[in-house]
Amino acid sequence: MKPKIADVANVAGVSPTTVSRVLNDRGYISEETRKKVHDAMKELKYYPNEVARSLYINKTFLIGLIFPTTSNPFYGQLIFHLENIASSLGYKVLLCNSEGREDKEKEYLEMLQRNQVDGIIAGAHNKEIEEYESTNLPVVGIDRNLSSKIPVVSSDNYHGGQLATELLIRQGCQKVIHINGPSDLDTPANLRRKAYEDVMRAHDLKPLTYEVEETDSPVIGQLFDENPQVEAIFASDDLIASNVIQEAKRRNLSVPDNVKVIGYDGTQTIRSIFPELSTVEQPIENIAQKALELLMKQIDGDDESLPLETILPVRLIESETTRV
Amino acid sequence: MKPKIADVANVAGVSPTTVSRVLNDRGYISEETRKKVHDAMKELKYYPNEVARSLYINKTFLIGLIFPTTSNPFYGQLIFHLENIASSLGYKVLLCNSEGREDKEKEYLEMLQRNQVDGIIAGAHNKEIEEYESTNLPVVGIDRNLSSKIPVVSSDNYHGGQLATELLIRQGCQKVIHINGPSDLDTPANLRRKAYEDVMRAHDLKPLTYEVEETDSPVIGQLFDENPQVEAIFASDDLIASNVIQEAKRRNLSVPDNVKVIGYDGTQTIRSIFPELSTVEQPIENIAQKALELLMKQIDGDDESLPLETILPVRLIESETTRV
DNA sequence: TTGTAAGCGTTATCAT
DNA sequence: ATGATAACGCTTACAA
Repeated sequence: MKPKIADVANVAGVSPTTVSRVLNDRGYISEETRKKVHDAMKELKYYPNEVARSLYINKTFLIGLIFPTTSNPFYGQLIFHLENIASSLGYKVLLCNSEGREDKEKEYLEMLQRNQVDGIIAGAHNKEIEEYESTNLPVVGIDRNLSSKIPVVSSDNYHGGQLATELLIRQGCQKVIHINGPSDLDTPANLRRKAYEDVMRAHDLKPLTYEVEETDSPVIGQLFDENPQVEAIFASDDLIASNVIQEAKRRNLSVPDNVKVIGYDGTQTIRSIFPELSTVEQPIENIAQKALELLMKQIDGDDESLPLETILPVRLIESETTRV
Repeated sequence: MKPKIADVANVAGVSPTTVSRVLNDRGYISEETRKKVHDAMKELKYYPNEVARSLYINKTFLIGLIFPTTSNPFYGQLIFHLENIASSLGYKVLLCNSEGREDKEKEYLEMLQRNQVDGIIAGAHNKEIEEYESTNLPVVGIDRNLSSKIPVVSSDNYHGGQLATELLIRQGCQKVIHINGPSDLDTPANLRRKAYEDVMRAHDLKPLTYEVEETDSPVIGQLFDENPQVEAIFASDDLIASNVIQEAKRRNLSVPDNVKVIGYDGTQTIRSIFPELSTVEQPIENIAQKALELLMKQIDGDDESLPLETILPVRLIESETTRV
């Protein structure tokens, strides 16, 4: 069996309390016994049992991460940074892929509570889930309004939408169409659409938005069918944007000569595979950083100074797909 | 404070044991008390404390996942499936991004042991780490030989290398170059290179392999500089392949007219963003499935029938970048 | 059918 | 400077 503190104590010829003291550097221990204990731990290959420790101190140093899927490069990169930063703060992460399904998200939420996580960061694509209201756990949302009291971190979606739309208009396009995800999700990402519509109207252009459920939705084909004269498309994420470009190619439309396209997110992966794609880059690492900062504040009980909304700046990346 | 079994017992007017029995459906309980207990749990919003439970039953239903980074679409997709399947088996996953760093991997390994995980699945890009030898935990490696006793799951790297190389030769290329990751890692992925070299020699062609540390390595430029007459490149992953294609474009070489390129992995993300890329698709979901199956066997103590090497079939995807 | 009590491995309080 | 003991919330013999 795995050695426990009592075993170490036996080998070292001291009491369990003393071993615990050495382990946690608490109280006074003579150099001699400290050494004896360390030797015993090494001899037995002793590792403290964090489960027992968690039970006693009533804290697990565990954080739950609920996102649709690590498969998507945006979430993959975000989760990478979240785990990284959490780890540097001494926290471990429990990964939950909700696939945007409400039932799965609720199950995960309960599982995380049973497992006594110290906090949750969630960004799943879901409608509001009332369970977030009732939990007393520290929670932070990313690009998603979870409840009226839960802080949200997001990039400046409105400004991003402005930058993208204005770029397309500046490049001489009038017939600019927007493609967005489902609008019934309560997410600040809806501001991308709002910004697009505002900018269009400010230029006396008629906004037109298509909604897709999946990145390779047939709606994209429909868009081209219904708008043969389309000059530019602002897609609300890079995967949709690249599907738009493929559909354009299939129709022998040249990008950017016939149609200009801009996406959103600017993940490492996309920038590496498809650097020709113009996009609005989200500050993914900063989002992760800020989310954890807000979570730590809640965990440490500094609940006063919590901003309910944190908005981080985005960056326009002009590349080939929007060239004149 | 959070309610515990004793609180539920008080409200229901029974003993803690009875509550535990209801919770775990063990022993005989009258319908009446069962109902009283359930009502009390609902009233108190009681969630069992899994930490306490884990301590007693000496099992956490936790699995550690050690991979370089969720940012990379291959690992992102693999981790997605691993989490998904684990979840369906009643297990939770602790995510560790090792970034291919030996020091981080060792730290994570220790952390996972302290946290009493029931098993580990690792696929980090690292040299052999002796700590894997000494641990008594169930471990499974993915595309990576962790130690002589640890089962490894991988796709058929040799066959994949053959398929890719033979395709390029079949398309009429003679001067075919291979780009691989660092060869000092002990991974079955080295077989891709071996297969390439074998196939080349079988066709009386001279194999030439370049090694890159990063997907956007300057080595790619060097390759083109040193081999202006190169006809085809077999890259050992899709990200390298797309960097090769970009470098070719920069040099005004047309793909596939001047140079043909094939990658490896065939993740959803790449297939969606860059469907023109020919590649060898790994059966990512099956790999995850198999890895968990082998891990579960170890966890359940069925250690006899454990195959040390499991090889899953790959699929050639011919697309634009290798067209004649 | 239900309850009492001990124990999982740790830490903290209070002695010594 | 070190040790005995109780407690964290749960499960499981063993009793009743």
